[in-house]
Amino acid sequence: MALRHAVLAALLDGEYSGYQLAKAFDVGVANFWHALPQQLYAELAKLEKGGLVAGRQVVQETRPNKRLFHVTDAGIAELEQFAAASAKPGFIRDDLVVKVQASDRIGSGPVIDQLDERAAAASAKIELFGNLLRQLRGEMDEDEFLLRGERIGPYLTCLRGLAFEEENRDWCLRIAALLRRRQAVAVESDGA
Amino acid sequence: MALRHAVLAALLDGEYSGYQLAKAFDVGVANFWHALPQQLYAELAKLEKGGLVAGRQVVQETRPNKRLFHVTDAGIAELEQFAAASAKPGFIRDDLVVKVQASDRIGSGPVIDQLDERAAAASAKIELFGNLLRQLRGEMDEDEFLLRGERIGPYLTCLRGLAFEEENRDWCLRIAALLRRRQAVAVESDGA
DNA sequence: TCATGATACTCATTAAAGTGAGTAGTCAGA
DNA sequence: TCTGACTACTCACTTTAATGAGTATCATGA
Repeated sequence: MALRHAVLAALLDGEYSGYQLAKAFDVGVANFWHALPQQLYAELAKLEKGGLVAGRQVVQETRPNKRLFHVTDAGIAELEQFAAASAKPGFIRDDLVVKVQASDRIGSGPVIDQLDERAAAASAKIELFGNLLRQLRGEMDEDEFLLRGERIGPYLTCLRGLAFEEENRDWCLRIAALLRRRQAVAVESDGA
Repeated sequence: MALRHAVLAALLDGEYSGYQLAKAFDVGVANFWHALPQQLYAELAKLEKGGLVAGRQVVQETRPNKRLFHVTDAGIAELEQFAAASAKPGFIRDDLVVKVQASDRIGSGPVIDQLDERAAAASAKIELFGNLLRQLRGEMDEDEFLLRGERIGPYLTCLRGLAFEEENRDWCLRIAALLRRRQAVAVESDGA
């Protein structure tokens, strides 16, 4: 029961339609989880059935009607319970890391390419998170906002996402450079 | 098809029985994935059926017999193909982050406790990874090992794991301290 | 001697995540 | 006017991951 709580936590920010939620989860701006629209619609339906969220129909003239959801008291209670239960440690689970693990027994060329790509993607996300953080804290400086701001949850998870992506970028760049140097060294030794 | 490749990559280090593999995956020393024994046995069976790994029976006197597995040429080819295919970006997917996202709408007490616990767990893992790295590079210094070592895959993924856990620890400590300060501030305002 | 824990697995099942395809109206630009 | 993109969803399905409960032998220590 994981996506379930991620959806509840995301909905704490206000009212969202499935579609809006889907966009946030898709980009991963909801930097603490990722899911496709279909999964979110399914999860919202389950949550509504369980009374943890409630939706209201919004009739739109020019666009299809939509349903906006918010968390109910029962939903809050569920989150409290979830927060109190002990969490198992999270881990990385990234294809790219698996590829690096294998990189010295298979051709490292494709792995290097992907490390470059990933570094670029991480950089893009770093910028995105930077903007989002600035937007969330508004006029305040960070310390002030963190201490007195009223809704800091998304800010804190965004900080985590930012640090993760920075780490990601640095590691990718370092490993890519290293694998290239090793290719060069291997060629030298071959030639010698 | 994820665990599949993680198992293949882990087996590149030598021969392992399902049980040995399970221990590595369990502690997460195979820092790039996590799985329970049953999953690994199931995966090994599938891989063997597909000819990607091969096992040989080892008869033991004092313990139950075991089967040691190694990656076949077909397995290497599979990994090559996997490495060449583009990887989707990995993300965090951690319950604790979800809890932090919700932490200012629910009681922050339990979340703070878990941040402390997690920070301690991260510290333990940092030490573990540090030892493992020292062991992997042996007498060499890091630069030398990375450039000329023959099997650096596990070292590289371990570096990633180390950085991840350091980040993890720092974030947990920072957020825990912050949430405590906010509790104090809230009490002050209440009293005023 | 009796419980605990390590080695070494298996079987059955559920829960969770992810994929593919499709509907239907609106709007902006070529 | 036709194409493609955006809003807003739904249905059906497959694949992966995770859980729970066993089996059996041997070694260690209280």
